[in-house]
Amino acid sequence: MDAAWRGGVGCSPVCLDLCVGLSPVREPSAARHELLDRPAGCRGGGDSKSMTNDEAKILEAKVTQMSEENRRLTEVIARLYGGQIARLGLDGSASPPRPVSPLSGKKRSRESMETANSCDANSNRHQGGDADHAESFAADDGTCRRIKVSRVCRRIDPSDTSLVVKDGYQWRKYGQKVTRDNPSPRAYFRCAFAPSCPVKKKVQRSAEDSSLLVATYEGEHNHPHPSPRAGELPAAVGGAGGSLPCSISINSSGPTITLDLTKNGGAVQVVEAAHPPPPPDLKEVCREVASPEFRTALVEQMASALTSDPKFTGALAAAILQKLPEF
DNA sequence: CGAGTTTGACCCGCGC
DNA sequence: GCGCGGGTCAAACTCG
Repeated sequence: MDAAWRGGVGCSPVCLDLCVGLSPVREPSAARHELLDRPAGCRGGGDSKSMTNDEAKILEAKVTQMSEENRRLTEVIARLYGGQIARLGLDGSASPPRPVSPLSGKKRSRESMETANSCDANSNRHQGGDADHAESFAADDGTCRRIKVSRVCRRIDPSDTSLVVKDGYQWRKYGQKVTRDNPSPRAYFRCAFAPSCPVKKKVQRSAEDSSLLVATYEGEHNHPHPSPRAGELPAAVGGAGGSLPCSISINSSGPTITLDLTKNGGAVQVVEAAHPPPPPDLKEVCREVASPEFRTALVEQMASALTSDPKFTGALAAAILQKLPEF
C-alpha cells in the first residue's frame, strides 16, 4: 500500500479535503470541486459577477495551498501511523495473500450488487465534510462499481469484550467469527437504521494490541446520519474515548486517510487516494504557485494548527507510546 | 411478544 | 477435486 498511497503526494493523485483553521461553514472540498468541475472561464457561476483573473488566481492558490497541506499532513500521518497501519493489515504490499479490499474476496458478486446500491445512495449521504469525498469516488472513473471501505482504529479498555464501536449509526449484528490470523472474534454488523442501507461493519480487536478495536466499514449509507452530527463519516467519528483521530478509507482505487480534528471547529482532513491525477492545467498551477516562500508559510500555518490541537497532540502521544518498547 | 443477539451450519471462492 | 477459511444465514436464545 505504501507505494500506492504514499507515492501520490504532491499535486498529482491527491484529493484535498483540508481545512486548517478555516471556517467550517463553507465546505472546503466542495469549493474545490467547484473549481475542478468547471472550466476556468465558467468559474464564479457564469453570471454577471463572473470571476476576475485575480479571483481565479486566488482560488487557484487556495487549491495549491490545500494540495500542499494535504501532502504534508499525509507525510506526517504516514510517519505517525505507518507502522500501525501496516500492523493492522492495511498495507496491501505487506500482506499480499490477504487483500484488504473485500472486492478481491469471494463475495465479489454480492458486493458488487451492494456497490451499485451504495453509489445510488451517494447523493444523499453526507451533508458535511465527506459528501464531496464520496462523490469524487464515483466521479473519478464514471462508474458505480466502487465500494467504499474505511477503517477505524479505536482504543478501548482491554477488559471490554464488547465489539462495539459507537459511531452514531444503528447496527444489527448478524454474525461473529473467529478468524485464522486473529484469536479475537470478528463481529459482523449491518446498518439497521434503514433496511435498504448496504453498509456493513466488521469489528475485531487488533491481533497485536487487544486494546485496539478495528472497525471496517464497507459501503456507504443511503440515509442521513441519525445523530445530530450528521454528515460525518462514521469512521471519522472518533468522538469520545481515546480513539485515534484518524480513519483510513480504501476503495477499489486506493486508500484514503482522514484526520478528523473537528472538535476544535477546524476540520483537518487529509484525504489521499490513488485517484486519477487532476487535470494538467491544475498541475501546472500547482507548480507555479507552490513557491518556497509559500510553502514555508504553509508549513508554519499547519504546524501551528496541528500542535495547538489537543486531539492531534494526544494522538501523537498515543502513537509514540505505541512505538516505545515495553519494559 | 417483538427486537436484537448468539452461534452452529452452510455457502462459495481460492489455492494446492 | 478437495480442503480451507471468510462471510452469511437462520434457528434458538435473551432481554426488556
